[in-house]
Amino acid sequence: MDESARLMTVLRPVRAGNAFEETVERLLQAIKLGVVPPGDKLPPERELAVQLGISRVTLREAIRALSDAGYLDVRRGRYGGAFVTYKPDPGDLQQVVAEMGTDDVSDALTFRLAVECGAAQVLAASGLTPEKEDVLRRRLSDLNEAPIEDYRRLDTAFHLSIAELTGSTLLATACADARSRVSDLLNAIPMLQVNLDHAAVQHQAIVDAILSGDPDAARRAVSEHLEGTAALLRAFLS
Amino acid sequence: MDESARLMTVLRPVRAGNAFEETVERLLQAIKLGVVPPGDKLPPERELAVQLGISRVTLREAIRALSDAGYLDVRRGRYGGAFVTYKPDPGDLQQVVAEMGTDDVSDALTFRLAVECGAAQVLAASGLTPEKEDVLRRRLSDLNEAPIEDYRRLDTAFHLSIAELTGSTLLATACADARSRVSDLLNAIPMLQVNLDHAAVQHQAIVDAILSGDPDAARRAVSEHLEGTAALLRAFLS
DNA sequence: GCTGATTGGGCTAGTGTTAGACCATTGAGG
DNA sequence: CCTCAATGGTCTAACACTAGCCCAATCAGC
Repeated sequence: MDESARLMTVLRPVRAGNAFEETVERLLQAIKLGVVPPGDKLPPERELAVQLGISRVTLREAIRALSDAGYLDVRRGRYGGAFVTYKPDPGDLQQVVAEMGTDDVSDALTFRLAVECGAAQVLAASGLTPEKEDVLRRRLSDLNEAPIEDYRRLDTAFHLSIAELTGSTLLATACADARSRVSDLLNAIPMLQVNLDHAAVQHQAIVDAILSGDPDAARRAVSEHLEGTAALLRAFLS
Repeated sequence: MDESARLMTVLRPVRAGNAFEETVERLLQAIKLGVVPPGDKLPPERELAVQLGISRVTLREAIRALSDAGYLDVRRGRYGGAFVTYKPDPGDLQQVVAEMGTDDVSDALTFRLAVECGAAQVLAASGLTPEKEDVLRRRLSDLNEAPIEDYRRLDTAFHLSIAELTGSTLLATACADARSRVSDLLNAIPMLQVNLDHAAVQHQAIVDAILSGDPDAARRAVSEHLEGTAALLRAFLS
């Protein structure tokens, strides 16, 4: 609020933890976002270590931790690898909120609202190529035809593709970060048919607004979609 | 664009460099954003090292590098410290763009547009307390009364306060990051009185939209303000 | 002038991290 | 069955980083 708040914002810790902890977080993000779907395996250790810019030793410690925690099943030999065994667990909403801390929940919801609305607005204003329009429509139809067990993953894919289509890596990263911060919360919301139908209508409105090149409508459509979820969750923050 | 793009987004390097490099970047951000204004000094090394979560040795290496590069003047003894000597240097726009890389420039501009519009929208929709309204108005009048040499710094302060007032640390951090990525570009734009007058009108429009609680108007006002700058810069990206 | 608190400057021992080599296991294909 | 390529498992030497300590310089206040 005051001047000194900005000092704390900028002069915050340079690193969120040691290399091991940060690697665990990153792998967990890939798993929870469904970037590597259940049943698939992570890239080979040597390759992944290079991509993540860390040593194989540190990567293996992280994989070991996730394996112990039940997120991965590691198999040796050719055609082996670290297979994703994680299936989203509904869990108890109030408990998830308690574990995250109410301030962090509120922070994450606000952040997500801002970056996803921003992404949709930018994309709508950008003038999409026919190829990009196809990608967007395809992601929506994939989601609408999804079996229940794939719904969260394809919902994530749909939302993230909006940011990706802007062509901004920074924006795509921010949206992925925002989504992963709320993923445990979203998993705790029961998937009732009424809610899914409602979401489908809102998703369609988002796509329509973007395709018609209307930034205000896109912003409003995303805002309404996310606020519905947020309102439900915020009820637990008293 | 396709599925594998998301893999690259999430499985990117865990760390942007070694502790030394990341520390230099962070201090440079504090300096360029004017969080520590020219003439002021950084917090004492021992304190700063704790805030940044690094050892004093590493911090001192970073300070030494910035001192050698002319950003800081380090003085020993009581009432000593690392004093900021940096004064924004207009520089040559085309050269700055060349050093950053056109893709990164475009990425940064898109990112900034999205997060600042998102922040303004969220703030407008949030229902400000009288205290927050005062902060916003105060930042605007500070900026309008600023001597030329303080203009960039107070402009930054005004823009960042919008994100800070949302109460989301994540969002404030994202906006600070976005701003610092474009600061060298902004410095390369000459400060003509016509431009300053135009900016003042736009700033007023942003504040009015936020205070009247109109998210669409806030989004539009910020978008128009930033697109003016971006359009000028994008002309160099052919 | 002295003095003492505050600050940057520098050293060392211990821990975290990396790079690279080598070993062990698996299973498809000959 | 054997082979071999791909993959995880392990070790070691070198480097990066940290925590903690003590030294050196500066200057307001006595």
